[in-house]
Parts: sequence; structure tokens; C-alpha cells
Amino acid sequence: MSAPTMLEVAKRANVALSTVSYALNGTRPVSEETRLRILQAMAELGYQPHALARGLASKRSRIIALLFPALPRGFGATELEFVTGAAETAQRLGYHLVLWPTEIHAVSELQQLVRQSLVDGVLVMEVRLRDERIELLREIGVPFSMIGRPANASDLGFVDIDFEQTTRDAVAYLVQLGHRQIAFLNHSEEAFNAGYGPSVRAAAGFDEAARAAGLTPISRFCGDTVLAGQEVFEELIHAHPEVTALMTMNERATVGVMQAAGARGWRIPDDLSLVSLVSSARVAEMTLPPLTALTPQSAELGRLGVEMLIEQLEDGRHELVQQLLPCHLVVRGSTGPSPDTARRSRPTAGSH
Amino acid sequence: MSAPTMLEVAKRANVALSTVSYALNGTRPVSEETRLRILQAMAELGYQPHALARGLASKRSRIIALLFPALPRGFGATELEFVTGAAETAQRLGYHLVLWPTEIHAVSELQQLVRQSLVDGVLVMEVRLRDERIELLREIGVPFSMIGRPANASDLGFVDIDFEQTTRDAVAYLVQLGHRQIAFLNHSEEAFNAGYGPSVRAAAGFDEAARAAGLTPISRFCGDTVLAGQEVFEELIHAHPEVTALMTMNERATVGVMQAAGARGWRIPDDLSLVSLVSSARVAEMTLPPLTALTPQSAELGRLGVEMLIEQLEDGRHELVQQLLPCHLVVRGSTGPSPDTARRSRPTAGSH
DNA sequence: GCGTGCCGTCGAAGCGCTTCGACTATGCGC
DNA sequence: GCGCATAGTCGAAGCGCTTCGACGGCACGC
Repeated sequence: MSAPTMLEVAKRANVALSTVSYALNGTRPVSEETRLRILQAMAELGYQPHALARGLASKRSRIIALLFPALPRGFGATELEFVTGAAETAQRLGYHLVLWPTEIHAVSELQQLVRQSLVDGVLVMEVRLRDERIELLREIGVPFSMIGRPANASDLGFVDIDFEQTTRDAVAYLVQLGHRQIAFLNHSEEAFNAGYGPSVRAAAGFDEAARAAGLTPISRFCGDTVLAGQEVFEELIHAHPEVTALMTMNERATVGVMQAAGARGWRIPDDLSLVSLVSSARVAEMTLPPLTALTPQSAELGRLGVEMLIEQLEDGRHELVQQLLPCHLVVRGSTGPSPDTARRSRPTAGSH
Repeated sequence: MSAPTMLEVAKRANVALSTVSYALNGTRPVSEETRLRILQAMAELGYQPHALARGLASKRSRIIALLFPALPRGFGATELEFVTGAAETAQRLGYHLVLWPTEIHAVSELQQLVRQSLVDGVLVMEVRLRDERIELLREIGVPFSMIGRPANASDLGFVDIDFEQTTRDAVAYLVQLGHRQIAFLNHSEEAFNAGYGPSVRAAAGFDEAARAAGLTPISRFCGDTVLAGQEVFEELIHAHPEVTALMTMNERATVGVMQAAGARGWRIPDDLSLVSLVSSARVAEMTLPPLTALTPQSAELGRLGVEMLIEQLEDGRHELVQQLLPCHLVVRGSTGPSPDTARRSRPTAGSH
């Protein structure tokens, strides 16, 4: 009643055990005739190769690990889609994907996991600009690829969201709507200082894009809470009342901004345009008005990360792939033409 | 330079290979003295047991699979938390968790995966009332546990959200606020007819709870889109203008309801109270006003599911665990005392 | 006509571990 | 003082597969 082994298949097909293996893997030539006989025997027995035995003998487990830090700033729909994209791709390519949730600094734990030689390679997500995990992985010499990238990734393979391009796109879109005073609400200062890639790169991208458009970049850090969004918005508008458009990276803070704007009697998008950067459709559609957003191709990132890793595993020596994926602009209700800011102080003088 | 094996540890500690194994697993008694010697040798060599070899020899891989259908009605924060909860628990108990994304009907694929004897057990999520996967798993005889449960789960172990209790809690809360006309917005009719557990059980729970409170249950199916939410709300209010409170199971539809109510000039919670069932804090805080919600203990469900499965694996024969977890009521801004519905038609006669 | 090479196949040696049977040394009861 | 259980250890036999070396046969060249 227990699972059939390769030996049973071999007997049934009247060949040697090794011939079955060759037929299965194509490692050595097998005549068409015996190959068919073997295949039939397999089908009749419902044979499936034993993954562990195969892995032990071949020193290739066909298992890869997805390494993700325990709730960095709260996992969202973006990350989830990414995980499922990775899992589906792994499965499609005949691999298994195991989940390794680890604290970003618990490097010794990671080391233990790797040394169990359960996995052929590791896919790291939420990579920091300085990331101990990356350093450890290269030291150990285990193949890996990344979603995101550390500061010095010149000799590493990765895929990442193109934050520079994303901010550039957002600025261009707003400029095209006539906005000249555009502000950027980044993640928290702590995240930025900790070298959180999206925060650092988007900030750089925004400054550059704004300057290139002849605008003065205005930006603020902001914690990922509704309250922080309200407070920072108030401070920002006090300091820069001329601002007509806001780009945010931080979904809860975005809600805070909308509330604070509403409390002032400002309407969105009539009095203020809002673009949510790197945020999933799922979230962008929850607000009123729904948010114009730049949505990352999360599943695609997961897919590419896995493909890159597996390619590296199969080809032995890998060519370096470094790929940046832009976000897609989806226009919803939170953006509109630049308002006449002078009129904004009279809340009820609207255009209804 | 390659990983040290048990044989090297044995040599260094001057014992037989098997003694090292006994010391490591506690399978047979080993004197304290040699045990320490072996432990030291392991530490010096940085030894980690080879997971595949161990699995092959012991016929226990210490790997479990998480089986989830490819985006049933769109994965959300709830499901993600669940996955991470499961992964963390598995790791804590010394297991690996592999992700098996499968179409719900690709049962043969599932069979292939199981037959590879890579995993000791399977954790199934998003279980339908009639679920082929469950039938297949019991047929194959692989140990498994479930999040959610099929119609006939009398002899199976599971954990699930207590939808009956959740609806009961929501009704009780609204009744306590003085509401007497409470409506329930379910998932779509298709989901209900397909035997989607949450939909079916919540519907039953709502009817029962409403009747028990002496109310007439009013309910509607509603697709998971903003538009559907608007339309169904309009129809509902037309048919039952006396309704003062609405319980929803469907986050996008909830947004639609809020918009439609706003368009009528109704304010939330002054003119209408809204309770979002089984929805995560992450989402409930995105709207304006934020939603009073019954939030599932997702991470807890994941944890319990894994623990249940592993217990079953280690104890050999398992005692049946069937556990229902209630949702937590979190009161936010979308609920308030029952309004005087007669006044509701005069939109601007508010109480500001 | 005999080497040369390749195709197709076989048997056997592991991969790194668990586990079984066997063996010695010790402690205990009576 | 003898039998008998038990602690502590060893060696060897696998777990189900991959892979290596070997070997028979057949086609080819010259």
C-alpha cells in the first residue's frame, strides 16, 4: 500500500534501476522502446519520485526559501501578491517554496537554516540598503536573489521596483495637470535612516524629478499612522500653503491627510490632488474618493525573483540580472487640475 | 569546506556514528559525559544535521505544506496574517512550511505533490463546504488539518472563525445601540451557492441572532465591488427604508455602501450605522469614518492550524480538535445610536 | 577484418542519516 | 553467587535515489 519505488518500476519494466533513473531524468540516452515501457510502468504504478531521496542523492533539493522579515512596517496586499507570485512560479518550474520568516537581525538563525542544506537557494525580500542577511548569504556561498537591493549591489542579481522612475512618473503626471507646487510625504525618518530602500530611493527620485521640472522639492517624513498623516499635513500646509498636490508613500498616513484636508474644508481633488505611490489597487479603492495610485507589479516581481534564482541554480554560473520594474499609473478620483490656491481659503465657494 | 557530517562529529568525539544520532535525538540513553563531548564536537564543527538525509532515513521530513487556492475572492490582509502566523509557528516547532498554491479543482496536481512524500502533513485553508481537496487528502491518507471546515467535519480536526458567534456579537452590539432594523450584506449569491463557508455560516448566524432578538432579518447578497455595494444598498433602502444599521462581509461593497449613503446625504454613523464583519484593522482604518469591525484573529488561526497538524504528526493517533475562534469587536467611527429615521429624509437638518 | 567510438544498459557505490540487533558492563533481588 | 534487567555503546543494514565505471553490441573507417 505504500508508495512504489523506482525499483518496482524497474522490475515491472524489466530494466535495471539505473535505467529508470536515466529515462526519468534524461541523464543518459535510453532507447525509445524501453523508455515507453518504463513510462507505462510508472503510470500503472502511479509512481512519483521520492523528493527527499532524489535530493539526497543528487545534492539538489529543488527547494528554495523565501526569506522575509517579520512584519517590517506591516505587511500589505503588495507583499502578499508578491509571495503568491513567487510560490506559483516556483511550482511551475518544479520547485518547492518554503517560507522562512526571520527577524532581520537574527542572522545566526538564518545560518542554521541554510546549513541544514534543505534548500538550493534563497530569495530575499524587503532588502535593506545595508542588510546583514545579504552579507551572510554571500559569505556562506549559498545562491540567492533579491527583491530590492542593498546599497552596493553591483555584483548581485536583483529585481526591484523602480522607485526613481515611479516618483518621476508621478511628478510628470501632476505637472501635466498643471501642478507646480508638489510635496512628497515619505515614510518615517527612522525608516529612511535605517536605509529602507523604497524610502531612500523615492526621496532621491522625487528631488531629482522635481528639480528637473523646475520645481522646488518639498518633502516630509511621516509615520505610518492616520494621526501622523494629519499632523504632518497640517504642518506642511502651514509651511507651504501654496502646495496643490501631494505624493504619499504611506497608506495610513494618506488617510490621515484626507481627513485633515476634509477638516479644513478642502475637497479632493478640487482643492488638493493626491497620488499614492507604490500602493495596491485593493487599498487605493477603499477611500473616498478612490486614490490615483502608482501600483507595483508585485506578482511580477515575485515571478522574476524566483526565475532569476532558479536560472542561477540550473546554469551553474549565472549572468548577472538586475531588473527594475516601474509601477503602473492608475488614475482614480483623487487627482485633478491644479486649483487656484487663492480661492481655497473660502471653503464653501466650491463649484457644485 | 563542505558541511560537516555526522561521521566527522563522531570521529572528533571518539564515538560511533550511531551514538551521535542518539545524543542528538534522545532516541536512546547516552551518558552525560559522552553527550557533552558530542555536543562540543558539534559546536566546534558548526554541525547542522542534513535535513534531507534525516528525512529520508526517518521517513519524517519535518516539512508541512500550506495549501491555498489561487486567489479565491482576492487575498487580503487577513489571509496574509494567517500565512505568516502559520509560518512562524512551524518554524518555532522545528518544521518547514512549503507553499502549495493550487487551483481548487486541480486535485490530480495535489495528488502528485503529496506522493512525492516531501511533506509529512498538509494544512488546508479556505476550505469550502464541499471540498474535493479534503476528500482527496483523506483518501490518500495524508495527515492534514484545516482552517475552515467542510459541511461534514464531524470526524476531522479544524480551526475556524466562529461566524455564528461573530454575527451574533454584531447583532447584539447594534441592538444595544438601539437599532431594531438591521440588515445583513452577505457575499455574492454565487459564493453562497458554491458553499463558501463564511457566507453560509454568517447568513445562518445572522438569521438566528436577529430572530432571537425579536427582529426580522433582512439580508442581501452582494458582489465584491464598489458598484455592487452601491446598487444593492439602493435597492435595499428602497425596499426597507426603516433600516438603521447594516452589517457587511465584503470590504469593497462596504465602500460602495458608504458612497451611496453619502450620495443620499446620509451621514455615518448619524443616519446609518455600519459594522464590517471579519475585516482586518488594516482595512477598517482606511475609510472615513473608520469602520467598526469584527476582526478575526488571523495569526492565531494560523498558529492553531499548524499546532494541531504537528501534534497529530508527533502523537501518531490524534485526538480530534475542533476549535472556533470568535472575532474581536473593535468600535470605531461607523456606528452610533439608532437614528430617528423619520428625520433622515431631511439631509441638512443634522445635529452639528 | 580489426580497432574505434558511441549507444544503451547494467551493477554497485554512495548521499547522510535513523534504527535495529547485539554486545558489555553494571546494579539489583533473593 | 546467579540470573536478569537496564544503561550505554557499537556496527551494519537500510531509506530511495543519482551517478560512475564497465560492458556488450553495432556501425563506421581504412
